[in-house]
Amino acid sequence: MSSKKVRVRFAPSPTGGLHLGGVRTVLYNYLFAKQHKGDFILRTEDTDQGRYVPGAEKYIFDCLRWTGLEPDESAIHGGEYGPYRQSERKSMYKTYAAQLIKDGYAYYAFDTPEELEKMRADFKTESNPSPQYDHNIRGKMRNSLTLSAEEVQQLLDAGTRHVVRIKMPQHETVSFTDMIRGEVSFDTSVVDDKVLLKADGMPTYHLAVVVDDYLMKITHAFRGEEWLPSAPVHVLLWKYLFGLDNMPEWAHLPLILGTNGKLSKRDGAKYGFPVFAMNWLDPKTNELTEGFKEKGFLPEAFINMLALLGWNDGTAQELFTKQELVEKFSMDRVHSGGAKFDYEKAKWFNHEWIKRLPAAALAQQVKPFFEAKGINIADEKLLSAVIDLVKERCHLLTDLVEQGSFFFVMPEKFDVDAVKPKWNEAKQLFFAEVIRNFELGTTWNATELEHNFKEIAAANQIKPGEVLLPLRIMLVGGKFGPHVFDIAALLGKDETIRRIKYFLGLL
RNA sequence: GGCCCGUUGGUCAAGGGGUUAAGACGCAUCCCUUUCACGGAUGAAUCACGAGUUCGAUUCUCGUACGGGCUACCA
Repeated sequence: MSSKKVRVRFAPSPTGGLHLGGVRTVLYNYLFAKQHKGDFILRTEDTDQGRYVPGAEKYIFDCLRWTGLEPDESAIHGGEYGPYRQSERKSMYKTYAAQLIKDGYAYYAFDTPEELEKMRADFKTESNPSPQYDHNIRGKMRNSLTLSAEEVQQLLDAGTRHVVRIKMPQHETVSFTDMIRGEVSFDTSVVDDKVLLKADGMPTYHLAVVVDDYLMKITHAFRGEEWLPSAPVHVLLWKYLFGLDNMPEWAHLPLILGTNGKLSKRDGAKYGFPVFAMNWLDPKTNELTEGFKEKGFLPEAFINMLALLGWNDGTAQELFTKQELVEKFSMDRVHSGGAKFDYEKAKWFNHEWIKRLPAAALAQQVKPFFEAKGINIADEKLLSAVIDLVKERCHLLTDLVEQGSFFFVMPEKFDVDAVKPKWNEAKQLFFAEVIRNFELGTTWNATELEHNFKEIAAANQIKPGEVLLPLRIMLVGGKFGPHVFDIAALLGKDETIRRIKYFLGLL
């Protein structure tokens, strides 16, 4: 390891919503960078023009802003190593591809998609269901290895569509040390001749990742485990182009799993939990996929939960602030096995964070949820008081709305059926007296209210238990909520009396 | 099929030659609470299998099984 400044990157392709696993990769990058006083770069991998989705890049930045994992350098943050979109770096890759060809490490291939399809069909056997363009096959295809130099030149001059492929050596062992898995090795004979430069002149991921990591002086490269099989291609490219000494250290992160395999959007839809960080509206299909943010998660809880999905600090601690994570995170405590996502546990993290965050901070985040329900919050102090009263029973920010909306508006409906069967004249009289007493009351606090209420009950020979639930339903509409006299206290004299009267009229 | 990675309760996981194999989520029961929760207590539940090394393997080695990933001019 050198003493070079730590530089890491997250390199998403702007094709859709930002997945849980993606955010975790961002998080590990970010934590590692900040811990080492390094830079966190966001590079947009938009080399596939067919899959480009307008708005997706902005959406990714929005997600990072929400989670608080802002890049130091990116297409919108700027930086010395730009441009940060691969589409804007197109010309750079060609040079390196040419160098590889010149050195005999790569070659031109003129095979059309149809010819490739035919090759796969022709060579497909039961023991080899997916034939690869490799050392066995390349001699039978139309490329600069099988064609004469003149023919190749003619095709090139004629502007024939072609790609550049890496020429994988035979019988070499490529190995590298993964920060999480230790030494990993591959036999190059079983790796295919991956396309490096596509017919449209754009690089594939394989070329781009190596060239850009080099040019952007990346020191540590983290990505999902699904990239492990193509790692030998990248290692070889490093060796051919820039030297293994300059290669970043790799860490292939374990996958986040759903019920069967990699966690997918489908898992979320099936079991009713989000998979994306924020709501994603696909501009092509107009399909909306719900995000953690809109579901009612706090960013603090979201990243805390994600950090622990595959990593722990070796103690029993589970709740970490971002700052604590920056201090304590370490790659060698990251698991190598995949982790199944548990939505219940995710909600628990959010619950804990709702409890520990001050009401004022929660108020800011929960306001939009109230507004979405048509409840405008004029009095923020009241909102904070409400939050303090109900937050311990809330797992999601939306629970805060359910638990707290009756402080701002009349309940939409009252559970009359819970009261009616046991209702009688005595209770009617009792509440009439309660109203008179409350109207006269000078001090309006929970203790006083409870005291008076119970005195009146005793005087009327009614057990408090028989009238407590009715009172609750009068105030909140149903059988839920904090202590009923705390509610009355916060609701205020006029509103409390108004609701009792209103409910009495319903019976 | 081939290659690669992985495997401690239902889930997240600590531990890494000798332990009663932590803890958390979830679940169950009880306590608290004249609602619902919170909180507290208790409980059920785990080292995939087979060899080897060893006085002794959950821990080390090798196999097997199982799971997952990759196998595009997608990332």
